[in-house]
Amino acid sequence: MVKGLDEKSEALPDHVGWRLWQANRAWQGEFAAAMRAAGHAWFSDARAGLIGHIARAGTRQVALIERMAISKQAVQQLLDGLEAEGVVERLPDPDDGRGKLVRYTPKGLAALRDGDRIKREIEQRWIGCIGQARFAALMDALRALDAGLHPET
Amino acid sequence: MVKGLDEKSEALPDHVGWRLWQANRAWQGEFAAAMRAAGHAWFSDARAGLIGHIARAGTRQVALIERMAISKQAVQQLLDGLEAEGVVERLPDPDDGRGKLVRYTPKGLAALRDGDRIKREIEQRWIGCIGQARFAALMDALRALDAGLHPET
DNA sequence: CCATATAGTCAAGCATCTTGACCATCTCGC
DNA sequence: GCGAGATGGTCAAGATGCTTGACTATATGG
Repeated sequence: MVKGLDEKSEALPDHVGWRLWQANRAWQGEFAAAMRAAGHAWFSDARAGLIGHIARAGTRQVALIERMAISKQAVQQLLDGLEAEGVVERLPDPDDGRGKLVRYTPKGLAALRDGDRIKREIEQRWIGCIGQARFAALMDALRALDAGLHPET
Repeated sequence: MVKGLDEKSEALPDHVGWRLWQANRAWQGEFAAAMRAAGHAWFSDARAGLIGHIARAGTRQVALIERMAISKQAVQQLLDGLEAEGVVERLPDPDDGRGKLVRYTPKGLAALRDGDRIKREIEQRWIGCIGQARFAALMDALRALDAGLHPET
């Protein structure tokens, strides 16, 4: 309360929600910037979330809808975009005439490899920032939180 | 690897970025739902971020722009919305003919009070979920991360 | 007093997500 | 079998939140 805050400022917010938002934003910003720098200009935050859930062997569209917490139409529009960019392709599901399988194209697989590398690089940078122990504690707490808030399965 | 994953699934993503995204989404979802349930129907995630940075005594618009990491036009549109809802008001800055001061209306202050209460409630729920120690470790790691990634000031 | 920087506004457009309506296919009870 | 309802996917329209570009008004410094 004594330091450099001018008379019009109060303390900046400092609660879990704010910190989580900050950290999430930092991650997404670094990741997307690195992906675009690596030549994947089509990359965006929203697409990143979806891509993380497509298995190498192909994933049914409805499975993606269940895992993301957004409407099926939103997933479809994201997939439309990724298909137009040539990152994924949609094939009929041999086991279900209604379903479609979403699968990476070679271009998508290349992006996936770069993504893995970038992910590790950012993690290393963060570990360098806050130390191995704190980073482990962070992951532990976040995993526990997820398990605690979504007790299904 | 043995359990219920069918042959088309691989492991779900489990890295900091994903976990952060999940936790952030959970927080925003719970907070916004509680705020709307408390009668603040105008509440949204984007507005929440902005509101957290408006001091009780009023804050200059340009200061908000600096603290949020978005364009000044985006801030302005958010403020337009909040002003139309009667949550904040804009007054000329007595010290600078160009500037404007953003200040809460009584309606905005009421929302702020409810927000504080809801914030504490969610925190308590989360602490109940993962334990006091893990929660403290989470906050510690997130603060350290912010300090490490934005070393200014 | 003019040049430049700063604070804010207006306008147009893009990306993401939503709801509602719809069609095709599968599954289950009879 | 077969019809009813559930499920997987698509089309269309619209809201929100953000962007860039162009502009006005005020402040500041040589």
